[in-house]
Amino acid sequence: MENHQAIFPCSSSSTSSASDLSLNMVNSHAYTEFQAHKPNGFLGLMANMDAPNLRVNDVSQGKSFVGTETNEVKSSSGKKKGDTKIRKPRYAFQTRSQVDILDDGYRWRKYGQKAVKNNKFPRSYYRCTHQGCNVKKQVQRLSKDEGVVVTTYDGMHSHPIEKSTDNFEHILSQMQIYSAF
DNA sequence: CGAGTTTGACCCGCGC
DNA sequence: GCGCGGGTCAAACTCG
Repeated sequence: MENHQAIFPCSSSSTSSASDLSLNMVNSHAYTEFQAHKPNGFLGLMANMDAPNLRVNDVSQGKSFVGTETNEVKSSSGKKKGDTKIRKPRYAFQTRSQVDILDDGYRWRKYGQKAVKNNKFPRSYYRCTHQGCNVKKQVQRLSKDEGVVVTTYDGMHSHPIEKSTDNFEHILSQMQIYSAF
């Protein structure tokens, strides 16, 4: 195992309590790095994001667009069409980790898995099981560096973390220590 | 038995 | 219009 630590280069504020954390990010044994503009690699994922510079603070402010999800397209077979397309906010970050599943304190249910092009690893699709919470995430391992897991969050949680987060809070305190650098 | 996973089918958008 | 790739559904299955 390599790094049992999480490093957030740009987190200066927005470290409050665990249940108030709007981004779910930490894994117990993960080295997390936010990549705003990599010269190569998974730019495709990052291209989904509005902000050219992805930072922790951006994410924490992301709560403001939770309301845009009212236009969630969903029907039993096929999507609604015609209505204004509203793209939900998506945030992706890399995590160096042995495990794909980052235990961020929320409960996720897997609803799909697809093989992706140019990647020998499949992409997994998860949905938050909280009632009324439509947050989704995609987890994908980089084929060029299989130690790196890319997690893409789709939407923001509007409810507190569901699990008991003893371990999580411990990690969070670690984060705060590291973010002091 | 309930909650979560697996997996093939289906749908849709987009490029050619 | 067609094919491809990405995203989602849902029935069957597994596990605690």
